[in-house]
Amino acid sequence: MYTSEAEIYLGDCREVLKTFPENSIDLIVTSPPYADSRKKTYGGIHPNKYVEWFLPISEELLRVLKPTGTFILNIKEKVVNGERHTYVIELILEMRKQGWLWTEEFIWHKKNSYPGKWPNRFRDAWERLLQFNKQKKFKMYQERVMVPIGDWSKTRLQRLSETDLRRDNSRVGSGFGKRVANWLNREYVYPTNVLHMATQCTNKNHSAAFPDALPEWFIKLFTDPGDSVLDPFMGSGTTVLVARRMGRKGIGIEIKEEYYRMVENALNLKQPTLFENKELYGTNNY
Amino acid sequence: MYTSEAEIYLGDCREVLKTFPENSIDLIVTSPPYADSRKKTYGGIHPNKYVEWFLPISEELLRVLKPTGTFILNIKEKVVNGERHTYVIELILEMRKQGWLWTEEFIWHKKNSYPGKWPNRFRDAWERLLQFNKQKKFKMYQERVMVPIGDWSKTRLQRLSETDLRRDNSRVGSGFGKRVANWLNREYVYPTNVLHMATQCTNKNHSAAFPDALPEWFIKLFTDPGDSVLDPFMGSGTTVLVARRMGRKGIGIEIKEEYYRMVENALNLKQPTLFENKELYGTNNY
DNA sequence: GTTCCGCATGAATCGATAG
DNA sequence: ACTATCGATTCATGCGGAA
Repeated sequence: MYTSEAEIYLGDCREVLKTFPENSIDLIVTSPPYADSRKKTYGGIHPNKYVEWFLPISEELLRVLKPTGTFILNIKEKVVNGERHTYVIELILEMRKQGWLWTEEFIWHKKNSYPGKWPNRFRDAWERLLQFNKQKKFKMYQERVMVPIGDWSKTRLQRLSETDLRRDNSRVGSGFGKRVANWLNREYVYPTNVLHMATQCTNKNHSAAFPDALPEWFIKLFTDPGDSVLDPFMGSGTTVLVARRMGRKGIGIEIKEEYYRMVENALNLKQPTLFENKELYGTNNY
Repeated sequence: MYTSEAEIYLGDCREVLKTFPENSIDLIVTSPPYADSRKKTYGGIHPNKYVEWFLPISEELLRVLKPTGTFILNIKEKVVNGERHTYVIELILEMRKQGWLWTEEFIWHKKNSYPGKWPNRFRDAWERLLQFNKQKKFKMYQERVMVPIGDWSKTRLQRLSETDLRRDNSRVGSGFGKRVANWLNREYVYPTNVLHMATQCTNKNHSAAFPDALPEWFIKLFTDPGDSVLDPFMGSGTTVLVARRMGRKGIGIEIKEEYYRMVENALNLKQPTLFENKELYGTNNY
């Protein structure tokens, strides 16, 4: 058993991060303020200034992350003047110049997206979960996030024809063909890079509704118990609280005292016990 | 009733497009060859050369598209050296310099992506459907793609609560006004920008598995019967065939004779009759 | 303990009007 | 012409209390 800890800092992450030792964090999961939102907190970064504002932060994050660590950045571009703004894709290009590898882009499908109607677009029901790494080799425990077989297997896998079974790998290049028998009797399959999760609205007092399941999924996937999980834009503290509950060391930075106090309070209220940890994260559920 | 037509061209779209009049196409839906694939056809465009290769084509597409028209580009970046390559996001930036507006990015969630396993990534279950326009105002018929309302409405709307009837316009700033009573007799709602569609792999003899439902959805949404729908990388002809079936004029360009002949054959085999058109695209189904 | 059911709420965008 | 404010529009989910 590992001790569950949490460390939270009140201040601007641009300053606080500088006090952290290099190569000390295993996973960063964060959802920075989006352009032009949370105006009172971060001074309302204009979309045109967003990249410039974020780069010094990602530079520090690159420094504090372990070589085998992972950085998950939750972000989505605003509509400006009838167009999707380009600050997110520009940021990807600039972060690569800093040395980040853009390993993958997960999609967070928000099942309960915001309502609304406009003459020229539909409701926005997805956000980017950009995965960055320092090296091509990083820690990843895929089997921990396997999902029970769903409709997909019932329809396709169980009705495979002879030709499907004989089909060689080259057709799809996925290793499907020859090893298909391995899949048939499995209860669990690996997930895809599309995550279906609803936003969580209640008991958070924070505009950015990050569901617990989101950091939980990445913490399971990319860290071991005892590892360090950082959220430089802590907000209501979802990432930090989930990390501690899972027996990791949650580290959070928040600039707004109101949120900081809220998380401080939540951490004291819900002191995890060894019993609780064992119950929640025993066998088969890291 | 409109006559259903189709025009297909054998040749390199870089050349064929130049013979088209400007401002003549209502909708472009295409899935260009991905980087490094279909080597023999377009010479196997290297990811690093992809943008350079595509820009002259998008330039021509901009010319032939009507001001009120829409361009849907289905594309996804390859993994190169353990990283997602940046040619797609670079292409977006460059196309904006040409004058394109990057109006929206739809997500095509491929529900039945094949299983497979790699040491450091999961199965790729989504692709980008980039929407580009020439103007902020373009043709769009949202009501034609409405979907059945969720089950929640059945119970919810039977008896409206006090607040449902009362909450008209709520607080300024963070609040959101609504009027559930408006939905009393509503059976259909507007969709989101996430499209859930299974891939179509069989009976196409073509590597890009584009389901009929995909062009169908955009053709319904962005065109009227009789309008022109172009696919400069026709392949197995999905877009062209669907367009003709829906009473639009399908226009396709294909460089590879094998595919060209295949589509030519398919067009002759399935000559649509007025009866067939009426059956499939009569009331409530444009 | 389980299921059912009521209900508040969430990273929004456009167009018109006003300064 | 360019920016700021305001009204209008719109779903689906997880929670908590009740049965």
